[in-house]
Amino acid sequence: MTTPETGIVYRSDCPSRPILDQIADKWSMMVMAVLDEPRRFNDVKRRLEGVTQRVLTQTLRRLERNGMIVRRVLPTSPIGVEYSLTPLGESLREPFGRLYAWTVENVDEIQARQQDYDRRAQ
Amino acid sequence: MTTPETGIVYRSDCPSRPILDQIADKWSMMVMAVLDEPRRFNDVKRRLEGVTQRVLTQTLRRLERNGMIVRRVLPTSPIGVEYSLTPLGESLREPFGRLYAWTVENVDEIQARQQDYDRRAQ
DNA sequence: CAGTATCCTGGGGGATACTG
DNA sequence: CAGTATCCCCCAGGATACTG
Repeated sequence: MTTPETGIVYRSDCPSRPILDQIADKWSMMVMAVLDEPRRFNDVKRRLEGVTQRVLTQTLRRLERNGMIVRRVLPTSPIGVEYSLTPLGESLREPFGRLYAWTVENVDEIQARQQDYDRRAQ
Repeated sequence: MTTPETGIVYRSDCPSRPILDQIADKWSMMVMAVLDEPRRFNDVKRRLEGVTQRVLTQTLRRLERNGMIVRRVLPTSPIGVEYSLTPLGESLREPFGRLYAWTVENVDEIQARQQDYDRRAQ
């Protein structure tokens, strides 16, 4: 991304593009929100109603790969795994929180606009 | 979404879920960022290097449906179309800006973490 | 200029079953 | 408990061609 005198241009090779793609998705945001403290796999799963094991695992792996969370195997029997935010992940919670708060605040108006639009287009 | 005494739980019927799905995607964020002032279709397209007409049109329609932008047909020849943010869309730029700024600030560290992870997993 | 109209492909994500 | 392993389906999104 650059800002030439002609205005903002988003270049296709800007590394923020794939990052945004990996980070700004529904499940990642919810996982991050849920990890306000270290939690175990099934604990996270229970808090994200409707997520499947497979999708949750993928999401956790991706977040781990991007340095947002740490996976720690607990020496228990049966095995336990605990996920927690890294400082990097912690620093993302603030912008995520803003976006989520905005969504909650404006959900009603958005749904109203959607209905207007759909009514016009029939 | 609720916050019971046991902690945060994201219910599957929370209306913010589909909203986030529609709003927090790569192209929507870039379109919103580019619309710092009213711009015409091809102007937006030129600033989003790599986007196809089809995808841009879809993104613009969705943003319009959600009340984020307004589409205005200009009485020119040949026809011109101008897109601009609504107050609602304007209010979303701040949280988006935060998220984008975070991405830019942390892109290097994220890529480093990715390489670490990939090296470990080979 | 600002779009539709087709066609096509990858992969996100749900369902289900199995396991160290 | 915390995962893999399959199977499958849908559709976001790219490529390309055409148009009022």
